[in-house]
Parts: sequence; C-alpha cells; structure tokens
Amino acid sequence: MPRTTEQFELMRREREESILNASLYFFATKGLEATTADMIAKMANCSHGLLYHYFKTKEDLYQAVIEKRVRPIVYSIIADVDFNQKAKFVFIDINDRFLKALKSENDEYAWSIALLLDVHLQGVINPKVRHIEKDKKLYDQAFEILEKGKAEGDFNNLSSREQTVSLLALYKGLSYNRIKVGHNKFICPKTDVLMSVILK
Amino acid sequence: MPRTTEQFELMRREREESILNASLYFFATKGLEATTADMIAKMANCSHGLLYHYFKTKEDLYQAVIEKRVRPIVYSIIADVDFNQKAKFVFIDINDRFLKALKSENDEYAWSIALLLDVHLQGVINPKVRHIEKDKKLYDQAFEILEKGKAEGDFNNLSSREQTVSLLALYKGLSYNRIKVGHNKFICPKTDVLMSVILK
Amino acid sequence: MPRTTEQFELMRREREESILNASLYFFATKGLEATTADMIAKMANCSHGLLYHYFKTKEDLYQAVIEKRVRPIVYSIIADVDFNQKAKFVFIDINDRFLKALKSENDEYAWSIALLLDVHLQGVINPKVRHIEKDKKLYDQAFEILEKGKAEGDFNNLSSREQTVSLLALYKGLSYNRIKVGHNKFICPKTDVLMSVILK
Amino acid sequence: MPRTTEQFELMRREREESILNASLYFFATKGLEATTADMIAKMANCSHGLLYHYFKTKEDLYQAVIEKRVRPIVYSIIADVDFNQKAKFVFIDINDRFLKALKSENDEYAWSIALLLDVHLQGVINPKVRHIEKDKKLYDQAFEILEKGKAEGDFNNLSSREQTVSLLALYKGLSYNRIKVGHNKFICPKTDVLMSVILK
DNA sequence: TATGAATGAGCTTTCATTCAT
DNA sequence: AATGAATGAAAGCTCATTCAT
Repeated sequence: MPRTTEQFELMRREREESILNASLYFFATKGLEATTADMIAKMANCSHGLLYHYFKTKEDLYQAVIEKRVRPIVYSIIADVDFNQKAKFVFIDINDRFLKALKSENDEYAWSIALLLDVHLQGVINPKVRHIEKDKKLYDQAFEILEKGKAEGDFNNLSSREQTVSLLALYKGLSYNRIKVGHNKFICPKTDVLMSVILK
Repeated sequence: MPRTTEQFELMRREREESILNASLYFFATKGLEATTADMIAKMANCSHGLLYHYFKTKEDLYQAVIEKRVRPIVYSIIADVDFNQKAKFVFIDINDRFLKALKSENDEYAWSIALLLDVHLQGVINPKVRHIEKDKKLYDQAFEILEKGKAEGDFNNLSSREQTVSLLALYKGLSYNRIKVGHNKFICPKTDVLMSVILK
Repeated sequence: MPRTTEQFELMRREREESILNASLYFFATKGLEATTADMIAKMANCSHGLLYHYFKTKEDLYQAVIEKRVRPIVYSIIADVDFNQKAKFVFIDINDRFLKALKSENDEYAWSIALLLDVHLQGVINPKVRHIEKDKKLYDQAFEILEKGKAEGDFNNLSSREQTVSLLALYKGLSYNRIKVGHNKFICPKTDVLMSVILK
Repeated sequence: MPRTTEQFELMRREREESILNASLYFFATKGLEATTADMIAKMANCSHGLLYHYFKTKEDLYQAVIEKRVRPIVYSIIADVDFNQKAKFVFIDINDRFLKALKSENDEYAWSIALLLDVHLQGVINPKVRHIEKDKKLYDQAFEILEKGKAEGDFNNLSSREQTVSLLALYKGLSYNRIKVGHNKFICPKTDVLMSVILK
C-alpha cells in the first residue's frame, strides 16, 4: 500500500514535471496569451483536461512555472558563486555564469531568465498575471554587490541603482535575443563587455 | 452634393491619426495578441467596424503603426545628430537623446523604442507579424560608429558586434522598464553608464 | 430648363442601367448572399452609397433586376415567335431560340434564364426574396402549347404537366451549366433532343 | 476513470451523425452561404463550438456532408441496379429509382441529388468549396449506358453527350423543384417522359 | 487520476445600411 | 444626385474551462 502511494506520487511528479517543461517552453517563446492548453497538453503527452487537475487556471500554471521552474533554474545558475570573494570577483563570476547559461545549447536558461525578468517587471507583457510576487531579489543582490565593490575601490563611481537597472535591462534584452535567434546565431557579449559598465 | 475630396481626406487623416495613436499605446503596453479591436476603437472614438475600413486586418494595423508612428518617432529622436563629429561625441549625443526620450513624460518614445526593437528581433513577442522588415538600421548604424570610434582611438577594444548587441539589448530592457513603471518611477541611467561600455 | 431635366433623366437612366447590369452579373454568378453592394458599385463605377439612392435594399435591387432585366431579356428571346403556326413548329421555334440564347457568347441570356427559373420556383436559392411574384407565365404558356400540339396530333400522349415541368427543369439545369462552364465549354443539346420529349 | 475509447467513439459517431443530418438539410435548402453554424448547432442540439470540434471549418463540414451523406445516399439509390441487362432496361431501372427517390416522402434524396449535381458542376452555387472532387461518375456512367443502348439498337441516334448533359440538367432542375415545393406539391414526371429523350 | 466531449464568452472580420455634406 | 465615412448586427472561429464517466 505505501508503495502504491509512492508510485502514484512519482507518476504525479513526472506528469507535473512534463507539463511544467512544456509550459516553460511555450510561455517563454510565445507568451501567455498565445499559448493554449492544447499546445501544452500535446507536448506533455496528456489531455488538456488533465492540466486542470494539476493547475486550476492557465494563470496558475504560469505562476507554477515561475515558482517551480523559472526561479530554481535561474538561481541554480548562480548557486555556487562564492559570495565571500571581493565584490569584483563575485560580479565577474555571476556574469560569467549568466552569459554561459545564455550561450548554452540548453534553451531553458534563456527562457527562464526572460520570464523571471518579466516577473521582475511585474507583467509588462502578461498583465493578467498579477499574483506573482515581483522578483526584487536579483535587483537587491546586484545592488548590494555593486555597493560593496565600490567600497572596495574596484568599481567606478557611477550610480549603483542605475548600473543595476542597466544590467538587468541588458540581460532582459539578451535573453530575448537568445530566445529569438537561437543558440547558433546568438551573439553573446563577453563578460568584460558587461563588466565595463562597472569597473573603473 | 458630396463632400469635397479635401474634406474626405481631412476626415480620413484625423481618424487614421487617432487610430494609430490608440494602437501604438495598446500594442506597446499589451502586445498584439492582447490588444482587441474594440479597445482601440473605443480609445479612438469609433466603431470597431471602422478600423477595418482603414486597415484590412489587425496585423496590417500593426504594420501601419510601425511604419507611420514607430519608425518616424524613433528616428526623430536622433534626427538632428551631427554625424560629422568624432564618433565619441556622436555616440554621446545619440545616447543622450535616447535616454532623454525615455525619461520624457511623453510615453510614445518608450512605446516606439520598445516596438522597434521588437521589429529588430523579428517578432519575439508577436510572431504573427512577419511581413514587417527587420529593422537592421539601428544595429548597422551603431556598429559603424563604434568602429569609427575605435579607429579614432577613443573607444576600447572590445568587440563592436558584442557592444552593439549589448546596447540594443539594454535599450530594449530599459524601454520595457519605462513602459511598465511609468515616467515617475523609471530609473534612467545617465549617459556615462552606457558610455562606459564603450569608452576606454 | 426642360432640357436639363431631360439630361438628368438620361443620366439617371444610364446609372440605373449600369447598376442593373452589374447586379445581373453578380446575382447570377454568385447568388444574392455572396454579392456585396461594393462589388456592384465598383463594377457600375459608382459609390455604394449611390446604390441606396436607386434601390432601397439589396432585395429591392434583386427584384428590380428581375423585373427590368431578367424578364425583358428572357421574353425578348421568344418575342418574335409566330404563335399562329402549328404547336409543333411553335415549340421547335421556342426551343431553337432558347438554345441559341444559351449557346450565345452573350452571357446575359444564361444569367437571365437561370434567375427567372429561380423566381419560378420562388427563391429556392435565395429564400429572402419573397415579394417577387412567382413567374408562372413560362409554365402556363408551355403547357398550353403542349396541349394544343396534342390536339393537333403531333405530340405524344405523355402528361403535359409532366412534360412542362421536365422542360423547365431541364432549362434550369442547362442555364446553370452554361453559367458555370462558360460559353466555350458548354455542351448544348440540339433542339431535337428536347423535342424528343414531346414529339411522337 | 475516463470513458472507454468505445464510449467516446459512440458519442462521437452519434453527434457527427446528427450534425451531418442537420447540415445536409440546411446546405440543400439554403445553400452554404446562407447556412450558419448556429442553425446547424441548434438543430443538432449542440453548441456551435462543438461543430468546430468535429469539423475544422464550415467548408470542411460541407465536404464531409458530400462524402459521408450525399454520395452514399445518391449511390444507394442505384446500388441494386442490374447492369447486366440490356442498356434500355438499365436505363429504365435507373430512372425509375431516381424518380421514385425524388417522389419519396424522405427529403434526403432530393437534397442529396441536388447537392451532388452541384458538385458535378463544381460549385455554381457555392464557389468557395473548391476542394471537393468534381463528380464525373454520374456523367460517365450515364454516357456509357447510352452508348451501349445505341449499339444494341434500342436508343435513338441523337448525340449521347447531349443526352447525358440534358438528363443531368433535368435531374438538377427536378431536385430543386422537389426541394422547393415539397413532397406533396411536387409534380414528378414518369419514367417514360425521361426515356423519350433516349428511346427510338 | 485521466479523458475528450461540450459549452459559451469573446475575438476578428464582413457588410448592409445610414448619414452628413 | 453623389460620396465615402461611419455604425453595428451578425458571422466564423478559438479557446479556457467544465463535466460525465
């Protein structure tokens, strides 16, 4: 009996996984409006009816994609960063990792970064989804490190707020490029291009 | 007796103007898919039927918005730039103007920049509209000036392609920010933040 | 002054003429539903608004086409028939003329015959138009001649009603063929094929 | 637990059946253009949305009506004809059956014959539906039998092509009559009226 | 849990008709 | 008499969502 329950749980998990994967793809490449339940169901190999067992509405599904895939994926990119280094090296490391993620063949990174930065801006493109918390973490973290770097004398003295905004805007634009033109055609700036905004 | 041709033309022009204005607003803030003919008609003070008297399809209207409003507005921003200066000053001037446009109370600048950069990326967000020519002008112009600046010894030696891509991505992100958060809350980087990407 | 009035009248007549011609074409080849005011106006070189000065509704226009073009054209085909001959020769003559009309390069004959036989059946295809009088004249005339021919001993003894119905049905079918396949491809039966229904 | 595949198939089949029946009625009596999805849905006791679950477009539905109802019904009329008899008797038999079908209280025969002869003429009335194959079978079969009958010395020597065209035209006209005036008022020619076109 | 039939709101688009001039 | 802008009802079609099994 307990075993059967576990198996059910496993199936459930796998189903949800494949629905979330399909959703991530469509939401990132087509947007919320242009994505239909049928598209997702087809790619996830289940009936569209089943989607509504797992997620109450399309917006709920969107939210779940953000929480269960987008955030984990984005934060996994910088999970191993050593924040005890000098800010300069932290920043280089972070940018290295993000750029590597964008350059990677694995499209999920670009999809996730693009969607998370949408969330950061609270639904520029998908104004219906209002119940997802704005993601200020990226902004706050970046800001902090910039300030630290300035204190350490490695960064220039331009406004940290403006620099943070600029970098996030830049990543937003880059992730859209990456999604649109694909792995092969994507022109990815080197880390030092981004660092030039910050370094002395 | 019928109206004169001039009378009709005047009516047409005024109406088209108001339709294009309303469309620019909705397309930029909501996207093509999420914008309905009724929304536009309501804001333009006419029936939805009339939209189709002026524009054959919603996609045609989108295209018209790009050609008749977006491109003119964006290019008006840099219309008076003196391209005979040193590249460095040209670039400063261009960025000054774009940033001023984004900071301006007039939302149309941000709307237009965002839409034109979508067009540059050929419909990331609006994949239906395929018959609008990709706008490579911005990219090509920026690239040229960067190369010239390098020859003149004022710019750093990072890859011009990467810098160009980065700057356009940055503007894309900034214009979305501006659209989303509005004139008052928009944090606009100073020109020197952007210039730091390029200058030695 | 009287001259001006006359001129006006002439213009009016010509306008109406060209509207009716265009309408005949579209109603016969596309049907009432699929014909739009704009199509007619364009072909008649006037604005669609003007149509409504001449004819209150599209159905009125349809009716006018029937009365002012279709009936005159169809009856002109047999206008010169000498009804004082023996019924046999009258019938041969009528069929000769109708078949010649259908074979003619002038499409108006087939258009008119098809439309008049629709009217005879009271709107099989265009059930909206109810106020046009059913055209029983063709039927009654044909029936009479058949009866006369029988009295004269030239016709077979099959039911005249059935023969009449059959001949009109046949012409209906033929006129549709003619409209559809056009002058060149139309296979037109000879008079004796039709006469075989009647003759001994 | 979901319904079994068989249950779903049964539901589907029944629903499709009722949609096709309703469609046959409206397409035959009103034509494609004048038939709306709502009319059909209402008569088939379902929502208009469901129509599009079964048939992608109205034209597809029209095509399905032709293939799944019209052709089967028309060919069922002559399914049992013994084609090994002399052509004369084959022809009498065929005409007997078609005329009996037209006279029958069951309207579906007239509807189907009318629609199939439209298809034979490739959309005189419904010019939008172009992807349905022209039905030349009726024409070719009739022509063959006529030629055989001539060889057997039972038929007159008028052109077989003209006779075939005439008979199909006649049936087209008759089926329209039958549809329009209904079972009770329909004047149906006897077989010998039609045979007189062919027999010596 | 899983299916896919079923609904209906809502969107794009067309077009007969009106109306100011 | 003539124009064409303007309206709005209505049509085709889509799709989020529900529901019986």
